[in-house]
Amino acid sequence: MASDTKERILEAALEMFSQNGYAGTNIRELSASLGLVKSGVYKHYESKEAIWNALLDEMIAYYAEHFGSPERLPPVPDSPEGLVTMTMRMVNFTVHDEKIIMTRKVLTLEQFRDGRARDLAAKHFLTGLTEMFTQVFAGMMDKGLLRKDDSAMLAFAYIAPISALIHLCDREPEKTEEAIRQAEAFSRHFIRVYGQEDRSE
Amino acid sequence: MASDTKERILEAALEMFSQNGYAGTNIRELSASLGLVKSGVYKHYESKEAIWNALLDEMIAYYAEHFGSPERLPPVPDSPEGLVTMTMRMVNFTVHDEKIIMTRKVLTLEQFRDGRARDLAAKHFLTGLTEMFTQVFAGMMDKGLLRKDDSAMLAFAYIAPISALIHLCDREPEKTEEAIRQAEAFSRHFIRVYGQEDRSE
DNA sequence: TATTATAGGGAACGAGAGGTCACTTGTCAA
DNA sequence: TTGACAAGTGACCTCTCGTTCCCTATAATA
Repeated sequence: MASDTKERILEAALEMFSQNGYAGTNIRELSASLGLVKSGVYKHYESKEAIWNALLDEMIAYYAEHFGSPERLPPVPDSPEGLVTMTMRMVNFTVHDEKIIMTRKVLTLEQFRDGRARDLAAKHFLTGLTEMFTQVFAGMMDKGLLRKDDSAMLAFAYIAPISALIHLCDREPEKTEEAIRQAEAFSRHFIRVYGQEDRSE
Repeated sequence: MASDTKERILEAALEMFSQNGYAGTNIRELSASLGLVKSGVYKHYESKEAIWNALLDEMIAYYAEHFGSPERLPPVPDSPEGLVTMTMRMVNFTVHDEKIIMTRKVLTLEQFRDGRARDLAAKHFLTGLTEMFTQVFAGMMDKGLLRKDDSAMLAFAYIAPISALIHLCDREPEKTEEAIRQAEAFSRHFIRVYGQEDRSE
């Protein structure tokens, strides 16, 4: 019946753009990877740039759907260990999911060329997670799990290192496991530094 | 007299590669920006790839010369405020020096394609500064300026946020001043958290 | 059954890419 | 003065790019 080729073109485009960048990708290879001849692609998109725009639209929509709205906030952990668990679930997912890896790579490669890629990169790499964890940490302070402090600053101090490790995994995938361990070690270090010490046991 | 054209070609290449990437740069434009015709470039480099390799060689040499050797370590600050000063001098330099900005951008754009770019990116973006500050923080702990702790972990927790702000400046230059203020705020926050509290005044 | 829209194949086009080559010019050493 | 060489020019080559056009096969529709 009707084709899902239009979708498959976007998948292939994500794969190739994330490896070679927009300029380094050519339609012939892209179509070939789908078992098509290149003119076939033009039945679904009118140009290479149209493919790029459609891909960006999809990435923007995906981001908005999954991280965009305030009601998407993760639950505030009930214990310091809960923060570690939540963080590691996030990290493990984000450094192993191929599609998300490729999305980050594309944004990395095109952030200086395309304004929309730049904006999305900014959110993806830093501001989005920082805003999210600002709320999380504020909640943890209310619960007495963290020392009262500037929750935005704490979120920044927490997310930037995690984000750096994620980028490290994208760049050097063979170090992924080590980076994950380091993320966990950092998370525990963070709790040790910022956690409330007055828990009597 | 004799030409510095070979040098100027590398400068122009850095500029164009950092904007449009290797694949997105063409020799005609590159030569034109030097007032040459493209065949003139081939008197100095045998191919586009040769230009790229020479540029990478230069970046690697520059990095090795300025940050590579242990004796290049910055002096250990004498006070918490000294850490802020030293950090802000570094940050101000690195986000305003055009050549360094372009170097970071090139490494960002080519890190997934070229192994040497990948390695240099890893050092530039995280491991180099982290190793440097591991030493600095160890020194500060010896002087009693910081709580005794894992100096490598502290360096990572300090450098990753700073590095994130530097990348933010590359991506969104209009936010440079704001990022600098945030870097300073973070540096002071860091000292407040990790500094020795037993200074009586 | 006849028709028509859709997905794809294949050849071809123009533009622009990287690269070559014969030629000119200026400079310096012998 | 002459010869050699480095630096730059402009025409040209080949290849590949994005894109277009026309053809076919298929499957749904009237």
